[in-house]
Amino acid sequence: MDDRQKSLLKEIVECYIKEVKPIGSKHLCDKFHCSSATIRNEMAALEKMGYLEKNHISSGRIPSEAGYRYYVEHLMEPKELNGEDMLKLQTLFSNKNLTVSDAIEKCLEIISDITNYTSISLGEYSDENVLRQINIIPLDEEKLVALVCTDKGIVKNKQFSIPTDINMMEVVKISEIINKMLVGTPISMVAERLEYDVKPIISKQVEQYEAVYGIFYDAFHDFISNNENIHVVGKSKMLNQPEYSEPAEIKRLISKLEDEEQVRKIEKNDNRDISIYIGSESNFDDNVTVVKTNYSLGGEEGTIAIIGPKRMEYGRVVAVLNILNKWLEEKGD
Amino acid sequence: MDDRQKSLLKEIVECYIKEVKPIGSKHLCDKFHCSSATIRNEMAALEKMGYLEKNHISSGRIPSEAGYRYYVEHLMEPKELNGEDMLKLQTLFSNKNLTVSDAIEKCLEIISDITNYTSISLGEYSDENVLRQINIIPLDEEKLVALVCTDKGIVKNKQFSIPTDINMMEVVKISEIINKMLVGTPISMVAERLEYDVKPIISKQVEQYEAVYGIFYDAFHDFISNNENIHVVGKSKMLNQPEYSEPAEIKRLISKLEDEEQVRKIEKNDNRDISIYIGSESNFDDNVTVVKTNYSLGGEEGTIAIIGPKRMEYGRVVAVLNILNKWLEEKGD
DNA sequence: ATTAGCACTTAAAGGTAATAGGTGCTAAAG
DNA sequence: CTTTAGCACCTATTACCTTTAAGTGCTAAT
Repeated sequence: MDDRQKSLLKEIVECYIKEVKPIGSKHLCDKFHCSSATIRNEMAALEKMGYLEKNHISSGRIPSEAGYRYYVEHLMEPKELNGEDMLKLQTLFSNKNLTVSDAIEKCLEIISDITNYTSISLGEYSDENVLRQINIIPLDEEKLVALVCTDKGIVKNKQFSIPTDINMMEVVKISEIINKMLVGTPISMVAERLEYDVKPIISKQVEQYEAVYGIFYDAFHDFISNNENIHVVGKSKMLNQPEYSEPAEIKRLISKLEDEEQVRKIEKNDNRDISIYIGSESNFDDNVTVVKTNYSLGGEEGTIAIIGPKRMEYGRVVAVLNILNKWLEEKGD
Repeated sequence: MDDRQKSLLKEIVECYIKEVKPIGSKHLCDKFHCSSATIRNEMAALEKMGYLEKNHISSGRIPSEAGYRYYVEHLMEPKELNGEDMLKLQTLFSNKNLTVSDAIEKCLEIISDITNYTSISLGEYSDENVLRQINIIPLDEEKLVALVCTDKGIVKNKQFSIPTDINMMEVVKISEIINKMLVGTPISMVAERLEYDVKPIISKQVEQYEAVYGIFYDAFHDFISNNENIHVVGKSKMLNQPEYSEPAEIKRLISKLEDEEQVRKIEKNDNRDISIYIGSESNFDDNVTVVKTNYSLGGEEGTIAIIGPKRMEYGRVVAVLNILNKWLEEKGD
């Protein structure tokens, strides 16, 4: 591909992103100081290379998936956020009082707001969380609360009723054993060690150890079960995009966005770069692009993804995520 | 309105609910053993009374809001759920291990599933929750967890960092004061009593009482801030309804369902009956009907609402909510 | 290598007519 | 007095046709 073809492709992609209609050769004459016939020749070449497509034999060109891909990899220029968007982000960042999950949720809202696309988060407790302590707080003769804390500051509580024939002190005793044995264990390993290391010991010291064991197993439940925190924000934002003008298309997309099973197909990133998945690459829907980046915040880590049409404003979205990324890194793990 | 008119209205409403197209006079001849002209006369009468409407001068009739209202109040017959739907509900009810919020969420899913409408819950901690105890659990020199429990079994925890110049024991001392003074106070009153009864006392006993006071205030935050638990399930279900065949309509509805501000306009019921709000009565959208009933479950109370088109299958929806209601009552407050 | 010119293609827009499904009203029948 | 047949009339929907706008590919000349 020669230079003129590159800049032609760039122009076509950017023009299509703005106008959302197939681009004809005449539109580009001025910019390239040549006749429409010349442009047509070049366009035909780009089409043969697979970067452009036509809807029908006599229509203008639209970028193909490969075209978008070439664009984001080689042609796209970094973009600055405008003042207004910047301000919104900064307002978020300056609020120190948010909990982790609130901060992420707020992020999604702002991203969705300034991009007009849908944003989602796929979160999970970080593997770096290790058990710090477990506390048993009695409420009355029959009820107690188990409090589980990790070193990264995640705290969960769970309430239990215990059978009257089990002495509350037995429960407390076991909590002490667990505290001695398991503190420092990564959360993801707790279930296993509870079963193989702790259970044999308490089975000797406590009579109805099965019931009591169950309590502790349940107490860790929130951490053990693959606690995927999925949020989808701004589903209706996508309806502002002109590609969603047909009821069937709208229904298809909204149903997908509502279906957690489907959303989970957007898998987590494995690094903290910004990655772009166009159309069929997205693993979610052939008509959308998914842009992802990872975060790690207060003991929780995951991926933030933006879902937009394939003719997404790539520059802008990447700019937003860059700023977000920088902020998250400062705020630190 | 004479008997024939009543049964005519009933027939028209039910037929329209099924067919979703304006009902013409010919369709009803057979059923009423008379000519279309007779039906037309009666229809004209019903229209004059305000129970029927026409889209244009020569179209069939559709029920007006008043028509639907008359129908649900006087004409509708109770309906039995079919076996399949019943089974789904029973499967839910038999699962004892669900937490309150999970149970409600699951309810919404099932309702939405069997009705093909959208369902929402507006929940709140019951006023009957009174403070049972507050515990302070130290994590290390700087961090602690405050655990707040109510008699109805709601437990919340919140983590804090405390300034190094404040002694952890001071915090524990204050928690003891609060436990002595406020146990038994309705959750909704805690903020007030904290301010007017507790603050004056601790201000004498603790030096930096403002900071410590803040910790306790925050600990109660989840209860104090009007903690409205709003869930909307099955937004896309509404798109299966034939009235949503135009992009603009779809967009309008989906945006509304996504907007918590809007959803909150569907206010809570004030009793446990099933109430029906048709069109403009719904306070949400002129094109929908909202059916509501209250629940009270495990210290949380609120309203479950079903949002469907005005030509909702009223009998079926009421049947579902009736069963749900009975179950919730058994399960008790 | 570029360009003017031309035949050709298609989607979208506009116009007209036909059709289907309905009404209201009048006058006759029951 | 109620019911009904009959008819003129109304409107949305559909189908069909034509025109227009936008664009292409190809050829031959520059």
